[in-house]
Amino acid sequence: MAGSRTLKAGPPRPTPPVRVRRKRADQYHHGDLRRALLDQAVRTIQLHGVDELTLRGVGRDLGVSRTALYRHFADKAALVEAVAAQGFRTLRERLTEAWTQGGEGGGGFAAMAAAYVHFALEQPSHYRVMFGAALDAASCDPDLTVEGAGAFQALVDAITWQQREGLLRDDDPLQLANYVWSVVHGISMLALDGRLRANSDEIDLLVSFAVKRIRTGIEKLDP
Amino acid sequence: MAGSRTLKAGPPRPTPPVRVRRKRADQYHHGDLRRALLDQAVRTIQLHGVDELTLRGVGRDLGVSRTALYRHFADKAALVEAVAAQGFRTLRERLTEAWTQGGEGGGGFAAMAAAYVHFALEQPSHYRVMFGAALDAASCDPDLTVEGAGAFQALVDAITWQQREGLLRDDDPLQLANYVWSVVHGISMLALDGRLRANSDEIDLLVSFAVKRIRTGIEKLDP
DNA sequence: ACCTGAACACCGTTCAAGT
DNA sequence: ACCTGAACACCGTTCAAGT
Repeated sequence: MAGSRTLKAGPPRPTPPVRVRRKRADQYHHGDLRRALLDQAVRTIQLHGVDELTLRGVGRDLGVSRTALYRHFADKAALVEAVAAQGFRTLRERLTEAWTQGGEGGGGFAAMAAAYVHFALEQPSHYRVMFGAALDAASCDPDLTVEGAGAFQALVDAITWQQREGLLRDDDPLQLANYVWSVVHGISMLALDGRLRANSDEIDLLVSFAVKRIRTGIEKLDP
Repeated sequence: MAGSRTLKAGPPRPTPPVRVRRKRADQYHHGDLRRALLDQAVRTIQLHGVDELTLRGVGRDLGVSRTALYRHFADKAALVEAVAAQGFRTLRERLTEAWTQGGEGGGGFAAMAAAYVHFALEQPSHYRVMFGAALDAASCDPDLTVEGAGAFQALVDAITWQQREGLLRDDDPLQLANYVWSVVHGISMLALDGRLRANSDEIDLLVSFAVKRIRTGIEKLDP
């Protein structure tokens, strides 16, 4: 319930900031306000969803004026894009961790898929923002583009590694990566939307089923 | 650019209604206002995206008061859910058409996948609404639930048909359907978000590549 | 540079009142 | 039953003014 996009939600609640700073009226924020605004936006989104994110609310939570934000972000869209970029950075970390800890290869690849879906399910609102913030591909924040490409690259790297080892078909690695990404993204989004009619254990089962089907579909046959 | 979710868009333009009905001030709408509101909402969403859909705008386009809508829909969320339900109805038609015209079997299955992605790409804003309207799975419009399940059923039917013919593995058809749905939904969403860095021809190539990989992954091996 | 409050043009929603 | 305008409590954004 919390954590999903809502068209209309309950009464607005203040999201407690990490550092409570009740500044007196004659003081400035003086600190990394940009960082503080971004962190608070992430926190609000994770707790209450994007639709409850208001510039006024973020300002209020930080004890700062309604319009202070415009010194650091062009507008609300820019703030949300920064949140999305942050999400892709975290996602890439999770994926590379899974790849190495899963043992680089078939096991690592399966671990990556599971880590991807878990990331989406653990922070549904944040994940939604990552894939809905783009107005259109062209006009979006370059930082967001870079971080999005970075997360995708973790997947491409794992695929080319396996191709070099002769584990996967010699198709275009980008096409293979797009295919695999589509599967995990599709599972994540359908699960978030509650369209898989499945609890978290059943989703795990679907993920491991999907990993097996993917592998059968793209593994290299003996030469 | 038009047709994608936007956080902030250009100046609001009126969406021309199909039947221009300039009623005089002393008249009622008297007709299927619910239907007219729904159609106008679909039109506005397809032309300008969800974020430009306002109750006031829909009323204005239809020459009706700002609040007339509340006689037919509980609130804005209910209107959007009705739009989503409408979308699933259309999607199911497209899928079953593709299945029969594609020749029921491997060809029909491939045609369904292509039809699915084309539907999403042709009406991106409408497709987005279909998969973002749900507050949470429980509290959503029963009509939306029914229509969503109906579209999914078209896929399940195609799978069980192929299983009966011995073309597909004897796995749980629901799990197979969830897997296949995840792939086409994933491709559609990534393409809509401009994250596949591909034009429409390249997306077609990805779809046919994906169909081959899916088939290799789930086809029945000779006994 | 950085921050402020007042003001502007929007929203969705409620409600007493009209036919 | 169906529709109406006025009113309420919100928004994002702009801007002249403060330090």
